[in-house]
Amino acid sequence: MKEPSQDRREIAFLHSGEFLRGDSSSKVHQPNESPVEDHHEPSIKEVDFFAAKSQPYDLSHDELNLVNSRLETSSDDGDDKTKTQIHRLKLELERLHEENHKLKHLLDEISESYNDLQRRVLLARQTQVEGLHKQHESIALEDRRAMEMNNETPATTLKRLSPDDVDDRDLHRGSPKTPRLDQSKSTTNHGEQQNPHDQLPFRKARVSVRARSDATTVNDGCQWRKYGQKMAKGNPCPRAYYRCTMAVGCPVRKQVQRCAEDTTILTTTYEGNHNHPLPPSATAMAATTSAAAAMLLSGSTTSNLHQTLSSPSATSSSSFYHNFPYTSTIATLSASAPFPTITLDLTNPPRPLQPPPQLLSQYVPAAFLPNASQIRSINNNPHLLLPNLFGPQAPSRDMVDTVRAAIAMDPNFTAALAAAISNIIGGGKENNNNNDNNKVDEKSGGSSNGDSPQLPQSCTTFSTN
DNA sequence: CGCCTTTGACCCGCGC
DNA sequence: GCGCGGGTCAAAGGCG
Repeated sequence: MKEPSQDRREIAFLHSGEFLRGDSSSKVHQPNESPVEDHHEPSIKEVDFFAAKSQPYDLSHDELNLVNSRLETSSDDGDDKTKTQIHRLKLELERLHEENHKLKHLLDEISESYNDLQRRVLLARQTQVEGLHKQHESIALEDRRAMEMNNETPATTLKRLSPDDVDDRDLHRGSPKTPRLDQSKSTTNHGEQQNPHDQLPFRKARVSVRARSDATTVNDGCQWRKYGQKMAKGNPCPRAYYRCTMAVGCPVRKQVQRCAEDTTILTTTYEGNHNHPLPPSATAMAATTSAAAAMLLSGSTTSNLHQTLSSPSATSSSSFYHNFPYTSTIATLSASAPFPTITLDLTNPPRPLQPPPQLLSQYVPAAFLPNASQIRSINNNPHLLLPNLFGPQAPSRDMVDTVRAAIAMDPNFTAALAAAISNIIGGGKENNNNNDNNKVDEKSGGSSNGDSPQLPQSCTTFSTN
């Protein structure tokens, strides 16, 4: 009877080798325990499909060890029964393994669908609000005129609500320079391939990333081609213009400029949305900029930002400053013309409650997410405050990417931040008035704005610096 | 040779 | 209408 015993041990070994976690604190085998009662139902019900890989199989591993020990000590006793139990366990584990795999796959799909749907909702809201805004301005006059001229339902009413029309209108109004490029791009296949819903908001919104760097530009994983350089007013450092060259016709551009007050700070402003696959090293930044842009526009749609932008005083910026007890700020907002801009400031020094680096590397999303009380604090105060998790030195790329990815990927954070921004802007109208003395003179390039010295471009900030 | 940077010219919107 | 400033174009040259 030695051969069957060895076979069983091999089976048990294979299972334990596949699922073993190596936890020395595994349950101590009780000789008096009934193996039948000990295995089945608990091991199935207790499986955590979303825990660490090896975790769901702990109990099974113990069970198999128990079976293995029993085989070694009493291979002659209940041989068939034990064999049947092993077989059942094996089948059950296989079934659980498959189910676990399917559930994980399903979860990934749901997450992707959720993110995509959320983005589409944000875009739809943006389009709707802008369409209605324009519609209210001119629908009565144009409709009456059209009815008089053609005696038919004016197509302009419907056309005005289409995303493309909104896009063109906004481009001509808000971005004087973009149309030329967009027109040229729209004639290319790439422009046609790109979903207008994807393009729409990201042309308008900009995402700035401020980081300390000695390099001429920040390596964000994409390939860029410099197509221009200008001396911006109010800043002795030239502003460089880059275009994404990873795909022909990619509309993404970025501006790189050093801060006038601190030349070690590099401000990179991204505009547009990639229309091509990105390498892994570039996905974090791209996702961040896209999410931040969507986030920013989401806030504008449900708040007075749109009104602010279209108002005669929209060219003036206002600032909100507030000292949060334990955080410095990495996110600032600009509601100034021509583009709403969100700035991720990665340059501020850390605060004492900053989590340890090893915590950041693994648990940044949780640590970075504002909890309910923090969100409440944000909503109750017209300031967007995010903990600065970076040190005074240039943060490591991994850390930055991790945090950026966390910001971009986590729908809860995006939604929470969007809601906070919306509340801030919506409820901060009076604060705009109260902070008129903080308005930045765009003609002066904002360099005189002592509240936001690192932002030579006019920006409305909700930050502490 | 292809890709990139440089740089002056040009375009365009905006304010006066 | 004019000037200003931001943004883009495109020719020229450098580099590997």
